[in-house]
Amino acid sequence: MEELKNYWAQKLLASLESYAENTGIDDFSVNSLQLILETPPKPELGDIAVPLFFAAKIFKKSPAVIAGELKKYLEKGNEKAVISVSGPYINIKVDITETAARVLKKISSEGNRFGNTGSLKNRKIMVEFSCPNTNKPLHLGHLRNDSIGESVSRILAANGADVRKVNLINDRGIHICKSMLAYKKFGAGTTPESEGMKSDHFVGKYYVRYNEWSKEYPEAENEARAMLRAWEAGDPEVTALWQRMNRWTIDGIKQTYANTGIQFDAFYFESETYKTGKAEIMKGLERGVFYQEKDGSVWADLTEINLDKKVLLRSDGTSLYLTQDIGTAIARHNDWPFEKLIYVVGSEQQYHFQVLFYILKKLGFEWANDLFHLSYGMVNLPDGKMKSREGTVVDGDDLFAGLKKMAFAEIAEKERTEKVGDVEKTTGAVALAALNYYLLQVSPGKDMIFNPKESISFNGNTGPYLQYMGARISSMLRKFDRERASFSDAEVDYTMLSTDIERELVKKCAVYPEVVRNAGNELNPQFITGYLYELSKLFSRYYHDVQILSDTDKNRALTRIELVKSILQVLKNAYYLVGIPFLERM
RNA sequence: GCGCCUGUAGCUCAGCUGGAUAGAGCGCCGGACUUCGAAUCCGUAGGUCGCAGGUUCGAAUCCUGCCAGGCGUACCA
Repeated sequence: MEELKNYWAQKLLASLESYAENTGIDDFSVNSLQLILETPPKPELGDIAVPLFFAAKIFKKSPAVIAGELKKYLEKGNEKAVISVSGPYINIKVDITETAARVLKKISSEGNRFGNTGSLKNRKIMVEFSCPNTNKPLHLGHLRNDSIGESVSRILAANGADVRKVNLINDRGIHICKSMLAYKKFGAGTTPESEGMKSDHFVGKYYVRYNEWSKEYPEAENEARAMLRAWEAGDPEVTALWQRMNRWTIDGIKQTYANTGIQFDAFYFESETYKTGKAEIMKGLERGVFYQEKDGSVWADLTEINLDKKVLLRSDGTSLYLTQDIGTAIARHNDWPFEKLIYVVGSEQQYHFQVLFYILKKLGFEWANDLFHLSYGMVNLPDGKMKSREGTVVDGDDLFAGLKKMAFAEIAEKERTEKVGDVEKTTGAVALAALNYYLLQVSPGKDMIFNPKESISFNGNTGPYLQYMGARISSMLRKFDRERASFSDAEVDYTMLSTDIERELVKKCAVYPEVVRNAGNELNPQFITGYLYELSKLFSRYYHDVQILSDTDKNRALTRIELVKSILQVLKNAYYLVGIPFLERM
């Protein structure tokens, strides 16, 4: 589609030049910025639209007049295309046969690589996402984070980037000590096994317990702080407890990742990187980048960029979130010198990242300019806000299980449990499609409301609906295979793809690589979800209105099957980028 | 108070670097199964694009002010 536009841009420039010559304009010059080729608002108008407002000044005529006169020039040598004028626009309807042949052949030969671009070829991009705390299981907010992180990574890779997905396990700090302390006080030696609980949920129980307890017992905070000091000092008993409980949480969280199709290339642990951070801050202090208060705390003065003063080390010498993030960034760049590092982190931490990036710059790391905070908004349920303090957080595992249950109910109601094969696997795949699509349908920056019931619905703009299109095509292709013998004499003939809807479908397929590239440039999976819906919608209308296999014209049927196969390929490629599992049957 | 973000149909969301009558889904109402899976498709109704100015041939889109909401402004993460 893009080549097509470039091709016509050249034609237009040539036409404009001869038009200028014949109308006596000497100082004619048009650059490619002025000449913008668009897509008409309605397909009947054509495939390419050329607004001619810019030409009004050059030719001193109204755009509509120019359009009318320019038409003749453009038609010369381009007889296959239909050029029409509509007010200030010239619309071009291209010869679709040629495009269809080219695009469908390309899709068939490139297969699952179709849509990949080289726009970020070999760029080393690190993506940090998920970053759970080891004191509780993942909640709905993490699920959005994971969806975005995984999807953005796949999109970047599809654009040729060398992507490294990293997870920073937040396994140290005062909040970790809180669940440890509660377990020590109230755990009575129980384990996830003994209680029959998923291990991360088991730990989370004690984090909640701490918060209840600390309300009645004001000393709790001090005890937690003392535990943090003991931990940083390497106290053996505290360390042992810490290791035990971290294992529980991490094991449980990894199970959730496995269920939701999230994977990483490397794990970092704050318990390891915070020391680097501390050391760098001490170095910075010596060099006078930071300053120390009388109580021993170390600070960065950011008033020069209109930010506040920030603490980097507490008066008792223990480190903070910022401290370890400094260490983590440095450790990462040493391990794998990235050209860009994308932090997928909630928008509530914008200020934190502004500070972090600035401090790294002050410390003299030039790559600090390559850091980017991809921030996303909060997720709430229809019935209200998620607040961890009020215990209204939506647990990720529970939510996912609920989606699976709804998917199963739907399959059972349609009496398809037999036809589907592995029911457990299918319900999981449908649940995942529902979850990822719903989460990625909204641009990352915005807050959103997650409606589980709506997400799993099989009709409307949902993941399962898209999945259904893939399954329907698969079903059709199975039937085609069964009837293959009757097509033995048939030949593919692209001139057969002549209806308006086929034209639309061909163009939609053709534009896919551009969509992938835009999604990569904008770091926005929403481009892909939006595209998927448009393609699916077009296709569902097509197969509903057109009987393909029973066509008496076998050549036409065979050609249409080629188109349908291509659509399935594009769907699959796009599914992958937004975490929708492909199902042959559902 | 200050900083960042958001405000588009009853609800949930699109609308790319300003361009042709502002689009989907859900919900509402009304149609379409002897057909490749009706888990679908088609149609009707519904919008002062938060408000007011400004820039422009042209603004939902850019600028300014105001209003409303969210988030941040911790020796929490």
